[in-house]
Amino acid sequence: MKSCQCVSPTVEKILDAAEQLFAEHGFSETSLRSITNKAGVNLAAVNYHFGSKKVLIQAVFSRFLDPLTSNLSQALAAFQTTDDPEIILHLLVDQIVAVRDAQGLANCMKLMGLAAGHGHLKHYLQEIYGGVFQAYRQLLIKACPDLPMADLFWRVYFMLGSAVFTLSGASALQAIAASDYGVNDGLEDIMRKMVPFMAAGLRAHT
Amino acid sequence: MKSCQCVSPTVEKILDAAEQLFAEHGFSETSLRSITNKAGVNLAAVNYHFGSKKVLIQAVFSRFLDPLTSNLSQALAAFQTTDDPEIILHLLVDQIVAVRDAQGLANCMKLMGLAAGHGHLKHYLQEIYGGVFQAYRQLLIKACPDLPMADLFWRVYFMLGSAVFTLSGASALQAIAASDYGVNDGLEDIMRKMVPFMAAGLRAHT
DNA sequence: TGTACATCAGTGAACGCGCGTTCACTGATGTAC
DNA sequence: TGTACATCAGTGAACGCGCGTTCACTGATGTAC
Repeated sequence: MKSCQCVSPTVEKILDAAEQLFAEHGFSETSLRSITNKAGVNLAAVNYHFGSKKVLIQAVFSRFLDPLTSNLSQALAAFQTTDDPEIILHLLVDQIVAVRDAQGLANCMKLMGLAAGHGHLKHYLQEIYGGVFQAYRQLLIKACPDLPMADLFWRVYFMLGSAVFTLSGASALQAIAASDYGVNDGLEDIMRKMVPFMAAGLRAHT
Repeated sequence: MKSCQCVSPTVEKILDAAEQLFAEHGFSETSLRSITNKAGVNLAAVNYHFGSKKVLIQAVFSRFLDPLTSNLSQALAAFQTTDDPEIILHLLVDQIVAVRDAQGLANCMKLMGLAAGHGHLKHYLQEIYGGVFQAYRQLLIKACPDLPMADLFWRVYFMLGSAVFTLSGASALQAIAASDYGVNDGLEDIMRKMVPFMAAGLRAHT
């Protein structure tokens, strides 16, 4: 994690510790005491800088999703329409792997999985980042002109589910894959393997 | 929920309330007080009948997964090998929709989604019900003789992710589907729509 | 048949603990005159 | 240049609260003799 100068080192240490501990144990199961302890800062610093635990959680997501969605929407603006879903999916993979190093990405994928099962947080993220997601979906719609909209709707969530579930549980699955099949796939490898799977699912008969 | 006579009505009331509240708010966010309040029983009854909150959570899963896995393994034993993944997937859907009524199923699917992000619980369920899951996967392996094992491994999790994510968030997604596309799919409809998507993904080029 | 005892589901009240949050305070840095 | 004041990051200790769990107890039912 590179410092960005515009925030205090304390804030950054808190975000680093929170990201890792939230990814490891979940939000409710991670106390502010464990976060400030790991970060080496005072307990009260969280409420001083963020105001509450809830806002800290949102800040952890913003640090990951702000640059990702910003880069993605730039890439979308420059994108030519295509009828090949694989190209569209690879575009997203490229943006995701570019935004963080491997370990940070693993944590953030875990957090996305947690957010999916968390009503308030899901709603908050949808409110802020929903527009980019919507624009991305437009690309998929154009690439699948023959698929009824309602079917595309469900299939987008089938794809999202594959991604969120597999990537958020990746560390456990990677260990099994390595011991049972001798393959040593990184997060990016797994994402690349998803692309033909998802694209074929999108093109399937209804 | 039909009574089964072999457990006290108090136990059943606790399980009913716990299942619904856990599905709605998660495990940590649901207190024993809210459960016993909803169930109309004494707070201490949970620890009297189950010993701890942790065991109560496991009991909620057992009530759903014991009959499901029992029926499923019977069905698997009587099953003829096929090379069509869709038939295998429909078999599982049939077993799932048969084991509970619609509302109970929605709660249980939500719980499966919660369990996926919960290390200890996932490990516990894997230990007890992993065998049936393994046997089911053998069917898929036989239906895809040309797919390398490592690819099949990942694709099984892609499919599992589609299912867990979509079904556990179904109530929110159904509302969107109804308002945006005028479709009114039940849980079973969604599962049936998953089948061609997943089967096509399984058959995709690597 | 009657009595004494054991078992068991369920209860009410309390316990101790860890939690998020608050608050008065410190010490360093910047600013006005 | 010197002094008084304001601002701000950070701190240490405490607060009140809700939590899972415990325990002594009750009342009903079953069993032995």
